[in-house]
Amino acid sequence: MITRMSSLFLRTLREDPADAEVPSHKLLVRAGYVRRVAPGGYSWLPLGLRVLRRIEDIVRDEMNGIGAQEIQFPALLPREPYEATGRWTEYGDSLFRLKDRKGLDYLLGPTHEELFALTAKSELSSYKDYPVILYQIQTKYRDEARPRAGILRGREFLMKDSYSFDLSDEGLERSYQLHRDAYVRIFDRLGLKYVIVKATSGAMGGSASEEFLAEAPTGEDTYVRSTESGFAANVEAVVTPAPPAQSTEDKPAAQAHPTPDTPTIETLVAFLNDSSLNTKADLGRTFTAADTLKNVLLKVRRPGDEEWQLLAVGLPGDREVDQKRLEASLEPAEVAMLEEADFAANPFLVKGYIGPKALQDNGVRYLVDPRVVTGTAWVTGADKVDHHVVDLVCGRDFTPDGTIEAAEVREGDPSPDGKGTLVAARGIEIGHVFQLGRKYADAFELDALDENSKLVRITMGSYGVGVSRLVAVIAEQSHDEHGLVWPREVAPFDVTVVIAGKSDEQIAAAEKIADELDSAGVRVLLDDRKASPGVKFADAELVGVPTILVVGRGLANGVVEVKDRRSGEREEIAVDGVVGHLTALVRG
RNA sequence: CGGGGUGUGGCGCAGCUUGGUAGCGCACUCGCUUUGGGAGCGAGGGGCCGCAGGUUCAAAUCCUGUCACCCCGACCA
Repeated sequence: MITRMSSLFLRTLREDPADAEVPSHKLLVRAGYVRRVAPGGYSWLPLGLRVLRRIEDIVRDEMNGIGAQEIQFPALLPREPYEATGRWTEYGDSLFRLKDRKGLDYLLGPTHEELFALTAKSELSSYKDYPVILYQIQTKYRDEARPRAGILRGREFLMKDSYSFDLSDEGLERSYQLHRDAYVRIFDRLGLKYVIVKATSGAMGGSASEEFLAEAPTGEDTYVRSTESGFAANVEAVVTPAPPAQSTEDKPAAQAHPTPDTPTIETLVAFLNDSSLNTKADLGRTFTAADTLKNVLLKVRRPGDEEWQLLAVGLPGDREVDQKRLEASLEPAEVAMLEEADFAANPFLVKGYIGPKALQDNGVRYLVDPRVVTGTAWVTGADKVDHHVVDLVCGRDFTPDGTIEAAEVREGDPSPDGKGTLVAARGIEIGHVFQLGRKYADAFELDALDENSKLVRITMGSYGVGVSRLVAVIAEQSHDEHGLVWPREVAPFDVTVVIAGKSDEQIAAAEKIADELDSAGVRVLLDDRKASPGVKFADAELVGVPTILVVGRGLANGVVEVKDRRSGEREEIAVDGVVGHLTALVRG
């Protein structure tokens, strides 16, 4: 079927929509691929749906390729399975909940771990049934606090989610690797620039976890990568390389000094370096914030506990606490900063002058940044107003209870793999693979009988691809000032045929070429509208089909023009040979 | 949830300060001309100015309330 512009359900817009900020959002709306119908909800118009379906097909192809089997659950789900795993409450406000006419609770699925686990339980019972991988391509619902950027972050979106079921940890490892490899093939076929970063496994539990992030300056996720190696990681997952331990023998003795009005690192450093003020002891050295040890007081609460516990985190004074890293390190416990009331209840905590001594004397758990190793000397609080200790040596004068990844990661920090330094970059999450382990299998008692007739608890993996998001991500990575530029693998059509004139000969020639291309299996969009050539050229470029064939004034000389959308290069081709030329081009 | 902003034909906007019954561009319809880079001229169709109160002879405009949406952040993956 030749698609004709004259009857295609398409209206392009000359101006950007007022609510769009990012390029993909502007272009997908302008080029008539999608239309907004609600906050975070978009309808797919014919062009957009074609691209979406092509991406789906690629995902499906690669999933089937690793032996995964497609099924489909309802999006509308009963409460009970989610109650069993605790996610009915844990998922919080992001869960779309609703009631039926009888008042029973339902939800719109945000992910389907529960249903997959239950289905495996009801259908499979022998070790001979395993391993198995199931997947679906389903509309997901999440009541995002703030949907944004068009279809990049909606409240309704299309996701491929698959789940592996294995009898052993080794099996899970294999299933994980299969998915990881399949994802690499999917994203390569889509022509994306992306990185695979180590991720924290988050609230879902489990161990190994990696995210696929498409590189995009408009991305919401910040990650770091090494300037010299392939290392890339989510900021939350960066492990700080610890410097080698030093001798504690050759360090000067710790000394307390009066340091009036120095409750902050900034005031402290200024005071230490201002010899005119340092009446008691001119230390004859210059200090930086990195020489100070800042002790941040927090309270943590383990799930199920009523009581909060004090926790002190010691880190170099030139670094701030990164809330996300801190929380990821303490997961699943809750964390909060200390309030005035907490300080009042613990008088040994002298705000602005807290040191390791008081913490450890009073049994406060004390974790330090990995840079605080044995033999390093610090300026830190002396647990007395207006006093600090200089040359307090780790391993000699205090011994932390352990280390914690809580300090901010900065550009220029050494890469954890020892090669190069870190730089920050932005990305959009397009895929996530992780080993769930037995959390869901435990919740539903998902077991199989092994060769010895013994019950084995199944272990699961969960793997997601944001299918609808990929449409926007590709647009985000592949466009120019004229419009979209689709990679051939996902383009809504192979060729746009533009009739750049109105003569009967031109029309007839274009129709004939379109017809022959169609017969050859090339997907043709024929611009047969009675619009001016300028309008047609502009729309052809906006819509972004990879090859544009112009039938126009050259026809008198027996040639037509083939233009490559991405490079802008044009070449004249004899009319007789153009079908063969394009067919070869399209088949690559 | 905190901060900022906006609601006026399908889309993008002006008008609001200083009340007088709605306008511009794009798109759409018709006619004539035009046809290789978003054509020209002419004639049209389409808007209870987010909603509800209030002030006034008169409200898109002033006052009060309310709702919605967008952007930044927090949250979420």
